[in-house]
Amino acid sequence: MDFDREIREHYLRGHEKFLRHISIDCVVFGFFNNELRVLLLHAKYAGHWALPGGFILKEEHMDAAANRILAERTGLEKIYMQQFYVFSEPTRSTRKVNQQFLQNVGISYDESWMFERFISIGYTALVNFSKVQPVADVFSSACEWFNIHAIPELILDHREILDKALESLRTQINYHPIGFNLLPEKFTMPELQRLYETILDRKLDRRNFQRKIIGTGILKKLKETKPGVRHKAPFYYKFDLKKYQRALKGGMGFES
Amino acid sequence: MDFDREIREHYLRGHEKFLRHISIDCVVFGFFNNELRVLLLHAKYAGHWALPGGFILKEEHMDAAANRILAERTGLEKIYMQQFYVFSEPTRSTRKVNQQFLQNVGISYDESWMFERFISIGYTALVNFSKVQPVADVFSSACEWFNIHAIPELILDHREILDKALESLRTQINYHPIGFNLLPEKFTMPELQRLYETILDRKLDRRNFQRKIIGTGILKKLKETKPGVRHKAPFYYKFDLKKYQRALKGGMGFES
DNA sequence: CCAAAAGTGTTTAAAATACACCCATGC
DNA sequence: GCATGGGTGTATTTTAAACACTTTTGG
Repeated sequence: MDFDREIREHYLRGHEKFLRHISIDCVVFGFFNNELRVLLLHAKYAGHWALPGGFILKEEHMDAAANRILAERTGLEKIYMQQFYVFSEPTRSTRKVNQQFLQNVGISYDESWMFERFISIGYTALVNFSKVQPVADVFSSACEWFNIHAIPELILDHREILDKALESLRTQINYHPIGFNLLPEKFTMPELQRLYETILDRKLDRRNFQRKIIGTGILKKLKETKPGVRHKAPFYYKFDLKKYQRALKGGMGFES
Repeated sequence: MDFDREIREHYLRGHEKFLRHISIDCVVFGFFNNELRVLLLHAKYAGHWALPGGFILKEEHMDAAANRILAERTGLEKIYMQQFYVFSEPTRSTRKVNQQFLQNVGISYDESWMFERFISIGYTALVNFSKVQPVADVFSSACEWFNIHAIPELILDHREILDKALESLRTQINYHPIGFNLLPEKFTMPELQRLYETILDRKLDRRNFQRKIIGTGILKKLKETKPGVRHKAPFYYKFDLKKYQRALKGGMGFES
């Protein structure tokens, strides 16, 4: 098969293109139907889900590598991404994952750079859910969104990476334009509140939340309301990006 | 010379022991005489100061590597260290630094792993100043403390790394036992306040600071006072480590 | 006795919290 | 017409900020 050839090539010659020992794993967050979700790939042969990941080209900036890796999975350019932690357990290894796989492709451990030790740089990515077209890579049979509260078993230490990413998202909420990157251009106040509640993992008071957010001046209220709801129609809002960024410099004051 | 042999060995065979393409740079903070200081090495031949750094052994955890690297520079074991950022500019390179040096040792670019591209993991370290014995390594002619406000020119992107470390220290002050690791076992309230003021880079009100810190319950006041001062003698305090750690979980509420 | 820095409390302003009723829409 | 969730304001508590005089010590 064609992808088998591509995979063999990657295992046998990848180290000519990429930096050895370093991988990138991405935790891609999206928000839809008032649920925070994460994009996962189903790793062939390994039989488990995994975070999308990849490697750094020899002359490429790490941030560029992260963007390139995700552009292929999501169809998006210029994704908002932040490195958040380096995972360096010497025992984290692609070996155990790929035993079956190895046999199929016919590569032995000492033939491939892929079975050397790797440290992995964790990146969080924030995307506009509705603009993403999930695409599996050659190592994967599927690419899907999962609710943050219903994550399946993951390979390697990917669960640990995901948990750390969530923790990082919580501390970033005061200093990074998380709402701007996760929500569509127009959104309602209750949607914004659900997003904050999901990330902070606690209920917020409607009235106090509204007052606080309005008080920061980061929103522009539109005349338009959300149609097709069977209750009072909520207004749409947009972000005032300049004021948002100004406000983030001083922190937004949401403690977890 | 003996160290020349050691250096040649490192350049020519280091990749057999260490992971290629990955280095660690440490920003070591100490506090003394009410000044926040950083430990720097004077790089031979390069003629500039540099952060202490090193590499990861092939089967070593990255945190262990960071600790090993600093143990050799400071004489301390179990140093409190945190990774804070990865620096990955493809143009950051040891090449330009070591031209002169190379000639002296007689190694050409393509002979050594040390001239390949490196990404560097930045670590902050917090140490008890008075317990450190600065020791230069084979690449360095000196190892000294510098006041954070009087940093000399540094090689490569080390100034950027240092600045980012300081920024990171500021955000960590609410969630990490920074005082505990930077101060000696016994310390006075004004010393603690200077530490906070230096890190946050702003003046704090004495009375409000004292009330806030006492209110967290993280301190034990001793009967003993600091001798030999030509004014009213301040009391010594110790940290109540259990309460300190409990308080840090919820954040200490010092905003920068 | 004087300079230098430490100890201590109260008042005021700002921010966070708690809480309840009316309104618009789809079914 | 009713169930669902959205919109809105006020009172209370908590937390942060501003501020000045007295005390101790070494020189």
